[in-house]
Amino acid sequence: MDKNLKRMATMHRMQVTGLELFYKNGYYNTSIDDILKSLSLSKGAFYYHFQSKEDFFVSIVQNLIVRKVYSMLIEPIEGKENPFTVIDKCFENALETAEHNEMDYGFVLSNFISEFNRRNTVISNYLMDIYKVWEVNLISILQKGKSDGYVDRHVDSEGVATYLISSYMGVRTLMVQGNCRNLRYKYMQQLRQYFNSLTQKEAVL
Amino acid sequence: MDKNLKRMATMHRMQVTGLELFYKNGYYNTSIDDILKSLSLSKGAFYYHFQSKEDFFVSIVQNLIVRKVYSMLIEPIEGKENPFTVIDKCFENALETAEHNEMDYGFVLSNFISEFNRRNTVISNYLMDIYKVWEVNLISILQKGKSDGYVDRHVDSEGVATYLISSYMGVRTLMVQGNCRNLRYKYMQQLRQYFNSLTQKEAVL
DNA sequence: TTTTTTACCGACTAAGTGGTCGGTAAAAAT
DNA sequence: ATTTTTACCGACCACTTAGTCGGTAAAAAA
Repeated sequence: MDKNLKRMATMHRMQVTGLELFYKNGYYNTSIDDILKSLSLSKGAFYYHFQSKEDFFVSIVQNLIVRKVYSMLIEPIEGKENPFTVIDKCFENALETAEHNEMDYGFVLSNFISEFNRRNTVISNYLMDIYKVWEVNLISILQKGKSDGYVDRHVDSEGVATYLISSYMGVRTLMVQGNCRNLRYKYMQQLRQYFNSLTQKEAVL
Repeated sequence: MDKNLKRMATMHRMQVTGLELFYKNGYYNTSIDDILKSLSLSKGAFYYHFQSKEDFFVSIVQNLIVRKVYSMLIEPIEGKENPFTVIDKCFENALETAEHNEMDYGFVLSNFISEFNRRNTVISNYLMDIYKVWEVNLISILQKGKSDGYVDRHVDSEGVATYLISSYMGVRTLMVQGNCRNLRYKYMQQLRQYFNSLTQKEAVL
């Protein structure tokens, strides 16, 4: 498992640079040669490690993109606290990171979902798997929030999850065109407004 | 203006088929030859009418995409009624149309915005112009809704517009992967929940 | 020490890519 | 009746694409 250390290192370098360029220029608008050039590697090296461009991209999804989404959007929302507070913090943080990133080209997951939609079902499925994990996590934290008395009992957790993911994807798409700070501010304000309407109200005295 | 009728007709045919294929496969993944083949036209015809692939796409944006977004999302929300009712109907209708469209590849505008983001600023700007018109219209209908007593006076119309556009773009991206009916239902439910929290409340007795 | 495997090179191929250009038949202008 | 313009054809060009393959130096195994 560790004896092929060099192998792993090279593959990883290729994946990192590959994701960078695919993210920046899009999958169909990035050639293998582009990636190889910026790594000073040859075609031989690429096809020694990967079967095809598609196979390569799948490995990127499973190794890098999964982890990105996990660390940015899934892990931060685990816990027993108020789901709305946690999600609020998580989104705020994610949007702030994007805002301060000079090289922001949108939300990785939604960019690729949209690029591969119905054009490459194999890749689409891998991407949708990540989306589903995110969704499931949001739903379960909202459900827990109900039993903990944070979330109103009448709330449809699945619906809220869908709405959250949709709005997040959308605002990330818009943010790339600049005016990020303002967009983030407006988005977060409305998110709070929305959360407020889902909050378990104190019993009326 | 009408003497070049044939010219207009051919250009229009090209634009329609072009949009069809660009929408289906993406701009970078669709060649001019693909379009020409499906029209049984030649390279000569294409470059007689258009200067370049980019010029061609810009003409599609200005002629077809603008109108699509207008008729689907902008015109339907004009009027003096309750903004929330009007937007609700408009979104419901748009999502239903998408749902019943076998060849749905997502929201045209957001697909292309995301494909050209930072990759082609000329085209991006034309697309963002459409977005801005949509935004302005949403804001103004919300403002009118305030004076008409439908929308709570404390509501930030710009924020609401951003939030609406974001969520709509996002849910359209998700819908392409199937389960549209369920997604639409959940989305509309939450949209109503959100709207409800923005509605001018009757004075407490 | 010899053999085999690993990790990589880079020339090559076949199929595109956007774009050019000389030609041409029919229609319109003269 | 002659000339010019319109709308289109399709061969061609330089270049890029994903993918193949014979070779090879260094490391590991025998």
